Amino acid sequence: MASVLGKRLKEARLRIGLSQAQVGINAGMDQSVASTRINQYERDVHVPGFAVAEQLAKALKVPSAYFYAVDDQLAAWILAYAKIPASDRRTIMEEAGIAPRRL
Amino acid sequence: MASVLGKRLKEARLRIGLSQAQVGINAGMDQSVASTRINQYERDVHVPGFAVAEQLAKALKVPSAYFYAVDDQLAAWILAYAKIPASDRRTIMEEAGIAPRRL
DNA sequence: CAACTAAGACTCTCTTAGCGA
DNA sequence: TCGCTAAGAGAGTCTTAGTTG
Repeated sequence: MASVLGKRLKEARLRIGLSQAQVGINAGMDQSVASTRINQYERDVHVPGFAVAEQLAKALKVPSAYFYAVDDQLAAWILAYAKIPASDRRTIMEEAGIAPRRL
Repeated sequence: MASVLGKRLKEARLRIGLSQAQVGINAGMDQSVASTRINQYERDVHVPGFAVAEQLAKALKVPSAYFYAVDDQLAAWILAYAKIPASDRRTIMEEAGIAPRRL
């Protein structure tokens, strides 16, 4: 597999229930190229640059890092981040024994 | 900013304490190009493809998705994933009210 | 309408060959 | 040694123009 982005993009699109063209249009692409480009991304024919990936992430309501998670468990972990209230994240990380200050 | 990868790459490299050249070599690059390429990535002159990003992630012991986390809090969340024992992740997600099966 | 594909135009990365701290 | 840069060759994406289910 050239990249995981195609797989995650399709996952996220089907979850919301949009067509390939609609995702592209919602991400700001011209309707004349939207369908083709999303299809190329999902089938790993081409890989979008990060600026485009960010627009796709907004359109599909996932963090952009989700598209680059190779491990399915990590992908779910990243989705969890978006669903958990910000105030609870620190608590979870503290309970897990992670010091958030030291990156 | 063209991408966040440069920022995260430098963060992860300095944390481990390696030179730009060493990171490239550890990621499997020829020593004649390693220094130049890592420098170009860190300064956002160029952006590596995902296959290269995965090699960099291995060399720096972070999940590859870390390089694509725009939000600092999400970046820390992804690092936490790598530090938490696999058996504990499910517990944390269950406690947070996330159903891991439904992606 | 929705998913998909080939191929040329166009854009960007990777390598080479360097400079300066 | 380390960090950094310009520029051409080479590799990739994006657009156009379609086909198929």
